[in-house]
Amino acid sequence: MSERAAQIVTAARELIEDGGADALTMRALANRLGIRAPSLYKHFPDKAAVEAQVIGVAMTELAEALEAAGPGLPALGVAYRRYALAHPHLYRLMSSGPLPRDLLPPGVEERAAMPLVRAVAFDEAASRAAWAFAHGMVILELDGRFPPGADLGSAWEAGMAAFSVP
Amino acid sequence: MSERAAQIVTAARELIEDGGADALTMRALANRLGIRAPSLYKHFPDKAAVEAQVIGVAMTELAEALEAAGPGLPALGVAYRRYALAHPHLYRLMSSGPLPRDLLPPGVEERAAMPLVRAVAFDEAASRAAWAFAHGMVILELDGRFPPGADLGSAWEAGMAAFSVP
DNA sequence: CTTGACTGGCTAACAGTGTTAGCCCTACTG
DNA sequence: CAGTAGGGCTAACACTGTTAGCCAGTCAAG
Repeated sequence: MSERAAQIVTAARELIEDGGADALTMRALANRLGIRAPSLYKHFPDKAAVEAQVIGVAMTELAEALEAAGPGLPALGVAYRRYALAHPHLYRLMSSGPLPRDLLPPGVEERAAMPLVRAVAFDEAASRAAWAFAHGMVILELDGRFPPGADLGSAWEAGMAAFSVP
Repeated sequence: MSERAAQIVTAARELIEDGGADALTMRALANRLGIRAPSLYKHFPDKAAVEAQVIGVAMTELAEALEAAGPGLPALGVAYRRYALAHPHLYRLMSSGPLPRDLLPPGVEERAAMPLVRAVAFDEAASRAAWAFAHGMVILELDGRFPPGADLGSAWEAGMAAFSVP
């Protein structure tokens, strides 16, 4: 990826982080770089390709955060939630809708999943269930679907306890 | 709500059900009713208001489906998943992003939640954890985030078993 | 040294989006 | 009979992603 392309991805990430996915428009993106929108197409075929790069970055970061977490399911849950809350728009972007797998860094999906898979001793069903729980908790929290003031810490504990017992 | 307004909501629902949320445009909606887009604004203040009505209908239907399910957490999970898979675009619409609570039929949110709350004996933390699990499983399945051919039945069982043990 | 290709910018434009302003006909009501 | 409200319409605006086509600079080959 060229120098300029990397700058574009960085700018796109910034736009998304402080304005949500809707704030990423080709004109706004170009503006941030001091150029015009059509020039972006010299570096990326379309907007989806730019978004895919941002998703790739976000997934890599999430993977790193999970790898850095202590062992054990609860620690993993905390790290997962922490990343999502620190980068809500980024998390939503990378976790919602179909994933452009062919445009992502190869293996990043598996890499992000590995810490959890190991934490449940390679039990596929358990790892998928735990992932669904964590994603559900996070996305419902980000979207404000829980009642205001709900004790989400307790809900996390309840889930972690449920999945930790063998 | 007037006769015409009800027709608009029905048409909007149909557009979403067979084309996704993106297929609901004011022009397409008007077209389906044989009128022009600006005329819709005689009945609804904006597109969000129409969507909110569709969400209200969907949430009511989901609540009914859950109330009709047999008692017990697993039956509830099956009913939840079945509704989501039968109406994927509708489910995504009602479960993603901020909820326009002030435009929804009053109490519909609580009504949809009640069967689950009762199934876990009014344990708030448990009900939220179970909800997060179910939503996570469904939305990840709808979005194709699980590996192709993954055994989701096992993952559901693993989750249901985890949450059923007291 | 010139010529050609490539890179990366630009303007103008198009189709599609939600939405507003303003007009007009019809029906019902005082 | 007058007037008002309901509900349609066209024209238009600002915004979106995207394409076509032009042009300046750089750099290597003949």
